[in-house]
Amino acid sequence: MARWLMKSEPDVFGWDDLVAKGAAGEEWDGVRSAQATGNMKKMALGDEVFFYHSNIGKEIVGIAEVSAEAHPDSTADDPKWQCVDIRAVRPLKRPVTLAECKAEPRLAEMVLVKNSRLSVQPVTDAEWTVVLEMSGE
DNA sequence: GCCAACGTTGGC
DNA sequence: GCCAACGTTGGC
Repeated sequence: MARWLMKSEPDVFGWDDLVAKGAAGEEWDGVRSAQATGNMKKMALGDEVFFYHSNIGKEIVGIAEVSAEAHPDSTADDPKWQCVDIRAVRPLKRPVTLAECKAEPRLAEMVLVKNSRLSVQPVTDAEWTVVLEMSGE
């Protein structure tokens, strides 16, 4: 199973909004980046996803999972833009901030640290474990 | 609010 | 197909 990280600005759609969607989850529409779209196309049902708040908070706040694999984005006029659906699984015991990730040598190669602009990115198993450890789990 | 970084676009 | 210009993202 693969692991990922997806970002959202919490004043637009945050962790609490995803939780409110329940088991049905939310279509992750609106992404118009070839790289981010490419990553979503690789996702499989049940893949785990870190949910990150950009701009406000700048921290990983929870774990979500892929509830539907890539399908055309219902808000796009071009079918090349695809997206997945995700649903909340559980919040992290304690959020892990971007500053903490940058300060952690084992996360030096993490995409979140190296390419802050990519909104849907892969997370290695090793990075996943380190972040969970930092969250106090 | 500023600006650096980076992906994308479009002219050649 | 290259690359300069442009727009956008997101940290600070």
